[in-house]
Amino acid sequence: MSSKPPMRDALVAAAFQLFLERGYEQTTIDDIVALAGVGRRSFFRYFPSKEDVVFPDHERCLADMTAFLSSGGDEHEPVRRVCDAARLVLRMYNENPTFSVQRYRLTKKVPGLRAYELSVVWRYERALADYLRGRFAGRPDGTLQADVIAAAVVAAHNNALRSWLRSDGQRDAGAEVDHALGYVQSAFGHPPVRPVGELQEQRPEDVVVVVSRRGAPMWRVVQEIEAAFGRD
Amino acid sequence: MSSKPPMRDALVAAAFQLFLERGYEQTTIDDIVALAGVGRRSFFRYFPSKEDVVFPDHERCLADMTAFLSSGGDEHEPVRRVCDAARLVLRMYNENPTFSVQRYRLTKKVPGLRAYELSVVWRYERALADYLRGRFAGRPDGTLQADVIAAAVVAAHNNALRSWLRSDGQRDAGAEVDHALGYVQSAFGHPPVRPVGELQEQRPEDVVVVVSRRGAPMWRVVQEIEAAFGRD
DNA sequence: GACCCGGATGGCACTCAGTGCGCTCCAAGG
DNA sequence: CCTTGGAGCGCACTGAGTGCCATCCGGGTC
Repeated sequence: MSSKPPMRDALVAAAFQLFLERGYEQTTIDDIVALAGVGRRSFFRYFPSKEDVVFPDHERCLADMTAFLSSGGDEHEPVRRVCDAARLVLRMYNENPTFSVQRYRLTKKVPGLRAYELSVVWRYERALADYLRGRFAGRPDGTLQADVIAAAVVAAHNNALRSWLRSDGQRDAGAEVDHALGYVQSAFGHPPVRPVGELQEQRPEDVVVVVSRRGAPMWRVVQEIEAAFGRD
Repeated sequence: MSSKPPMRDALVAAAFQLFLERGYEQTTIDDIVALAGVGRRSFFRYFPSKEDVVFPDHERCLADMTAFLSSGGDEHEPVRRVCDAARLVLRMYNENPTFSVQRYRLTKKVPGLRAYELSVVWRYERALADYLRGRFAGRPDGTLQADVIAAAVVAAHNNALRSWLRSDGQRDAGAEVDHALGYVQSAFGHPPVRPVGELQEQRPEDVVVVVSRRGAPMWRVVQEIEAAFGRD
C-alpha cells in the first residue's frame, strides 16, 4: 500500500548516525546529504525542515489518530476513547524502541528539538481536544472540559512514555501508560464513581448512595445523581 | 529598580508596527532596525531571536512565577497555590490588553509564532509541575499527579485567556480564569468539592452523596450511609 | 585637562537553513 | 521513435543568527 522510498530512509539513517556521533547542531544538511549520497535539494523534498528528520513518522501517526477518532464507536465514554487514541502514539514509539530511546536522548539535550517536539505534541492534543469538544457540545463548560481533559491525557501519556524511555525501553511501556491514563480516567471518567447498592434494580422508593473515593470532580457527582434520577 | 532601556521598547514598537501592517514573515530584521534607527546587531543583543520580540515580557513573568512558587506560603494547598501562580500570567496579559490582543491575532495566524508560544507555555508548565513534584514527593504517583495537574491548570488558564482575547479584551478576564481554574480545582483539589448535605468534615478525598427517591424513610438513608462507610 | 576604562553600540563578514528555478535523467506509454 | 511527467540535481539567492573588532561615550582618576 504505502510505497517505501528508500531515499527517505537513507536520509533518516544518515542523519541519526551523524546526530549521535557529533551532535545535532554540529551536523549540517550538507553533511547529511553527503553521507547519504544524494543532492542537498532532495533532503528538503522529503523533510520540510531539519527538525522533521528527527520525527519521521509522527505525521502518519497523527493521521492514524484523527482517523481513529473520526470512526465512531464507544460514543458515551469519550474519555476512554481519547485515552485509547493516545495509546496509538505509544504503539508507534514501541514499534522501534531503540530508535525511540536514541531520539529521546537527542531531544532531551537539544532545545530546538524539544521546541519542535512540543509543536508535534500540541497537534495530538488538539486532535483529542477537538474530538472531546464535539462530544461535549452542549454541556455548560464543554470546551473548557475538553481542553483540560485532553491536556491531562497528553500529560499522563507523556509522563509514562518518558519514564519508559528513561529506562531504555526495559520497563513495560503499555502497563505504565495504562496506569497513568487510569489516573486521568479516575479523575474525569466514570470508573471511580461507583454506585453502592443495587442501582440496577432500584425500586421506586429505594435509596441510592453514590460513594466516590479519590476526589472525583463535583460535576461527575452531579452527573451521577442525574443518572440516578433517570434523567438524561 | 528595573532600568528602562528605551532601545528595547523602540525595537518592540517598530517590530509590531511592521508586523501588523505587512505581516510577520514579510518583515525582516533589517526592516525593524531601519525603522527603529538602530544597528542590526543591537537587535540580537536584546532579543536572541526574531520570535522573542513578540513576547518581550514573558521572561520576566516566568521569573516572577518561580519566585512566587519559591517563596513559601499555603503549603498544604498546592493546587490552589499553582492556580494562583497561573494567575500571574493573566495579570501580565491584562496589564496591556490592546497589545495582548494584537499579539494574539499575530500568533494565531503565524505557525512559527504559535510554535514559539508553545515553548514559552511549556516553561510555565514546567515551573508549576516542578513545584508540585516537590510538594507531592513521597506520594505513590507524585510526579504523575504533578505533571497532570500542571497540564490541566495551564490548559484551563489558556482556555479562559484565549476566550478573553477573542473577545478583544471586552469580557472580564479575571472572572473567566477564576471559573476555569475552579473547574480544575474541583477536579483535583480539596476545597471546592463539597458534599451535598452536611458531610463536610470527611476525609478530604471522600465524597458521599445520598439520593433518596420518593421519600424513603430516614432509617433507610442512615443504613445506606453506614453501609457505604463501613464497606472498607 | 589628559587619561583610562568598561559598557553599550555599530559595522562587517561569515555560516547555514530554507526556497525558487531550471536542468537532466529516466521510465511509461503513445 | 517521440512525448511526457515525475524524480533527482545544481545553483543562486534570501534571511536569521553569530563572532569579531572598531567606535563612542560617560565616569572616574591623577
